[in-house]
Amino acid sequence: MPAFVQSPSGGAQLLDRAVILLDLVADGGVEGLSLKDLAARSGLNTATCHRILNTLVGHKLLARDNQKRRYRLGARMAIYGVRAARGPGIISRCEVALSRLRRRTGDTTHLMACFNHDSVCLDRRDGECIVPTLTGSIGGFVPLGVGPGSIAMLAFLDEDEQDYIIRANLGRYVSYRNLTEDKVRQLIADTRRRGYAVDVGELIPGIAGVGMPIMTPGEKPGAALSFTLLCAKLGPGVLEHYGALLKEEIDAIVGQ
Amino acid sequence: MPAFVQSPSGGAQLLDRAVILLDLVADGGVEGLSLKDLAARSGLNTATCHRILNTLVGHKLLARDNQKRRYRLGARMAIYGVRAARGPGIISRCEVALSRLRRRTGDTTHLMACFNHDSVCLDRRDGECIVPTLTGSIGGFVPLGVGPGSIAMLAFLDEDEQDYIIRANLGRYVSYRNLTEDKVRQLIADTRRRGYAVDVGELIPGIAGVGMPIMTPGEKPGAALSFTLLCAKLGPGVLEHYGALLKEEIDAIVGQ
DNA sequence: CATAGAATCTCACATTATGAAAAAAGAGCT
DNA sequence: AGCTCTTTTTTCATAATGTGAGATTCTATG
Repeated sequence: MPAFVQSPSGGAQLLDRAVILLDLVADGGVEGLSLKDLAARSGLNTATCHRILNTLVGHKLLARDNQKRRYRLGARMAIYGVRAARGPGIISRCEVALSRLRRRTGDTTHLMACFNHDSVCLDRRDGECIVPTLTGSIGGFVPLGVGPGSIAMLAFLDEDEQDYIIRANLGRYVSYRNLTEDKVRQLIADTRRRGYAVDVGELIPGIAGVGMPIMTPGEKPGAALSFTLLCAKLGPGVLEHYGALLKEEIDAIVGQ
Repeated sequence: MPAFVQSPSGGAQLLDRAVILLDLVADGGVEGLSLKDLAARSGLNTATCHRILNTLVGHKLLARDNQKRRYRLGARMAIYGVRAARGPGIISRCEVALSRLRRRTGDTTHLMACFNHDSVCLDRRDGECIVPTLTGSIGGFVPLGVGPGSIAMLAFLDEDEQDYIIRANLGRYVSYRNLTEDKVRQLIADTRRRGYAVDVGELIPGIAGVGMPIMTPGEKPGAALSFTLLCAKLGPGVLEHYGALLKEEIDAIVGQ
């Protein structure tokens, strides 16, 4: 596992390991993961894994399906989640921006966050037209590299981290229209030059998107704002206008 | 700290401690908590506390306001939260029930969960009339013992745990209308007898509520469903009808 | 009802976490 | 600015905590 994925922290090995497991379970989808899966993927000894998982279940950070003996996220996570969403975190800070962007354009807006190899939808405002999105509703996700919000974040990571993620996601790109490794790298280059990511009907015919990362100085991008709209709405200068709107809101958010 | 609050788990002291800290921060509100606060409240040594907090911040389970040096829930929690809400957890399992109850009555419905000494709103469907609620929207909370959903959960905890929570919350009850320790105990007794909790205009004039716990056999109640409605809608048999509706949905949820 | 595969438990061992104490960084006050 | 008090951060010797190989128990499946 490369250095940037998991930074070992001084004197808390057990916690580091617990977080690895939490991440794996969070990524594990609805079906959940078995002890064996988790031990294999984390690289931890089965016994150690078991002990940590049991503890996490005890605290309801994880839950276990006793029938199938699989682990999934627990009730306490749901509670922490709603609490985190209320506090001064990223979701609250972007609430107004999301709503205002939607109001000023009439289009669907998303707040996406980086999570492992994925881009997760943290919040969303639906536009006047129902547009199909890859992400779906809150909690939905796509591989990093798929879609404008997702590309926007990927583009501003360190190059070695980018490479690592792209390579990890290669197998998943094939299930999207027109997406190859080269294409992703091209999109990243375009995005870095332009400052925002654009997709005009490439992933979903007739659907366009514009995305820009939320960059706190000195940190790698953790989140992005994006628009999804009908290609039919596009005319000269429209993409630039959307880019400018995003920039305005993100500057305000970062400035706080 | 009494046994039922934190069950020490075999061979993972550090994790237990981390969860204590996470809980404290989650409870700490929007302003966040300082190292000193956390060390005092958790009873942990300052250095130990510091080390654990740093690690949690490193993993973005917590975030730190560098200006004010205070800790609050981090971005990763928000992500875990939306993931947990999507999986087969309590929120998903109650989604349909919440919507159906709202549809069948036209009233506001809540999904509440037990968290430390509080009852937290995990999900909500707004009714036809806008009614004021103590809980507010998702993520909002009230002390356990305040409001029908909250009483419903409190009523079915073990007696010693009930006592402990009531005593811990005593100071907070005074800020609610007509609420005293005796009143809470009376409501608990009524709720146990009846199977569901009722409030008719006592906490907020003109606003009534009905709540019932979601009881998985062999476990203490972790969540409750509740209605909030205008007292004006009440007539003979209405409360019983609402109780029956709740029972029907909860039986279905538990039966899954 | 065997059998393999997975989960759980045990325990000797040493790595990891602990916390007292010292150092550093802020916050107030005059 | 200078001084004092408070809070945060770092250090390091010590031992308690977590580790993981292996034994045991459980469970699904042919």
